[in-house]
Amino acid sequence: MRDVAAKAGVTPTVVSRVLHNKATSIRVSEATAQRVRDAAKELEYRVNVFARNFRERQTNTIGVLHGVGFDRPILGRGSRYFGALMDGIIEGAFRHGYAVTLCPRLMSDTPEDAMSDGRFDGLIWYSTVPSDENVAMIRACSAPLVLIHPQPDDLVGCFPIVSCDNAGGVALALEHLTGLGHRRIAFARQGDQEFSESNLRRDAFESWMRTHGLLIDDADMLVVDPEDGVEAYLAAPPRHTAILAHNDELAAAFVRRAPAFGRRIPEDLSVVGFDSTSFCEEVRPTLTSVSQPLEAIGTRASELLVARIVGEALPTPGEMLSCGLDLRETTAKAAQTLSVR
Amino acid sequence: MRDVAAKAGVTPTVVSRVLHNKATSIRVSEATAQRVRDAAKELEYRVNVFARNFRERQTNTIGVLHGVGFDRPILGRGSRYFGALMDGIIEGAFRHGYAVTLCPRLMSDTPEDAMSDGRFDGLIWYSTVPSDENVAMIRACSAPLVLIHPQPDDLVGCFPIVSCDNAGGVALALEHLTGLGHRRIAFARQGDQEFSESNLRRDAFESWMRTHGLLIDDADMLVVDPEDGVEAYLAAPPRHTAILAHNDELAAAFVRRAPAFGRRIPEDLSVVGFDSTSFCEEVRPTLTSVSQPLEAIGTRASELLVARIVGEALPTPGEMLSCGLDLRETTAKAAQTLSVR
DNA sequence: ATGAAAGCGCTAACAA
DNA sequence: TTGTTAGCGCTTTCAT
Repeated sequence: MRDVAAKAGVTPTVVSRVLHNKATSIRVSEATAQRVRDAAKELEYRVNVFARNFRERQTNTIGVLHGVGFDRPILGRGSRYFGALMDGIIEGAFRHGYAVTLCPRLMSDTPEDAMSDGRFDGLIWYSTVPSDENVAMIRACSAPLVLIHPQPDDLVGCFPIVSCDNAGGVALALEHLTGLGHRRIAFARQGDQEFSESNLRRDAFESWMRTHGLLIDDADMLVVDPEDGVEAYLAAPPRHTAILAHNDELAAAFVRRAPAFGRRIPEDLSVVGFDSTSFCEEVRPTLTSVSQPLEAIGTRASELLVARIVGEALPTPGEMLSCGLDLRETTAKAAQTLSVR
Repeated sequence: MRDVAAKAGVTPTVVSRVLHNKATSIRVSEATAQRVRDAAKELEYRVNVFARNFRERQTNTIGVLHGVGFDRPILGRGSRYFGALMDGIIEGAFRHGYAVTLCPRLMSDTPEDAMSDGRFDGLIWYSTVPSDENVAMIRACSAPLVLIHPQPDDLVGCFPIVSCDNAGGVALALEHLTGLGHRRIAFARQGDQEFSESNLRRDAFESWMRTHGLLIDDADMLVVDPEDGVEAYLAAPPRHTAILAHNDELAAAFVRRAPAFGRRIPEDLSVVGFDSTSFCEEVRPTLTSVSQPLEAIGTRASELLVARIVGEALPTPGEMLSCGLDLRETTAKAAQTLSVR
């Protein structure tokens, strides 16, 4: 820039005004402006956006964090969960001219640094299982922050939170199954988390079943790992005609292993997953699943974040987007032998 | 930082040395250092990474560009092509402590700016179809740059290029098909590009078929759009027993539409796709396809880029990674009626 | 062992 | 209309 100024016989200030000032009045004579433009062109001058951002104390970039203690989310394999979310985040960010950055580990040496290191105008925190450590980090974050996924109660109201309506999704699945005549329905989840979306789904399941007078005992709440646990369940005498799993992977484990235990899907056992990632299409039979509006969630998160960044001191609403139910091939009418107890 | 210095009764220089200097000798007395650390802790001081990067003239960030004139690649729907590539890029970048940024449009007002705006230590250019405009931009780029996908000849040798061995992939597919007895094989592609990976595949197809004495006439080189074009081909009398498509989407179009025209897949017509994205699993029957090592390509691109960034003035090798062939359900023995002509 | 000074490239407030 | 000055937060000579 200095070179351009020298060549045009002006000061850097003028160059800045001519080349970058978007104000209506440039306050530079046309002749001078032209000289500057010519010089810039000749020297192939390019503004250093990084320096500009530094000076303006804004980076036009939002960071996507996924919490510590988890592997980096995978885009091209397995569930498309994170891919869909990212698409939404990117869509919303690009719409407002923000770039999106994915960070290694959590970037700098300590997570706290990462969240307030000046590289981002704002952050989207994506984590399904907020550990104490993560919650502490979230609390300590000084930059604008939007959370995706339901979060522990003590975070609600402090930050905008975007999530799907898990209870509504569970209800959709159960209405579908009971409509097919199922009465003996299990809920399957993996491991026990202190807090997570699984828990919300489990609670919603219990509550819905109870409300509808479908007897529940503890044995209906399965906690199984996708390998041995699922096989052990299938090896035992049938106790349910339908299973709602807390996510697609676990549902798929049932679908894939059932035939080996003489249980036909869906004739003997209906299975419903949760998330309806396109992974459901890769399972045979294809997996009926509760769908989350993942892209919409991502987009909304970006938009709320941008709103914060540009200073709208909005309230911090928890936004809940509705779920749907994608009917595929793993549900059918209940087998009569088990449907009445 | 100034505040910390004041509180500890030293200058910012000392603070910087105590908190951030990784040199073996800090050259600060332990007593002073401790005072600084205490002050920093009390004030909850966090280094501003952005400022540091500015000063050091390096951003620890690489940008991913996808060229102008195309829509932003999608991660969560359709083919997983870009998702897999991104996974590889991220993997390679994170391994060396670099963040990865996705940019809106091509970021700044003009593409040229984008590529030299100081925000990135280096760039990965991902584009399947380099238009003249894109080639010009690539040439003008002043930052370290690595290209993914085969590129026009005049770019070879100027930049590191990572791609798959398209000719090898075509050979794998054709060996498989001829091994099944197919002799009348078509190559299907979409539209005509001045330059693109499709062309390499087409050329490889022609050359392989000719070398192996399998008569070729122009009618074997289909140029069809995935809707009307495919239907028109299927509506006409059968001319081939197998089709190799330039990508999975087009292959899927044949598979999906064939039944409506009385052509069973694979009994009447074998179909092979290209890329073997997990999308192949969503087609019925599942799609046999040539696989690219997408993640490996992405990772390698990141690594070459990092090598450039840290200043290894390496030669600019074109790296070609081998393809594989994922056998699924869309290929079978050739129907006799057509196999001999 | 510590401090003073300079400067990365840019922009904005103010002065002329 | 143009120039001067100052400073974003940090690190790095170089001097003390």
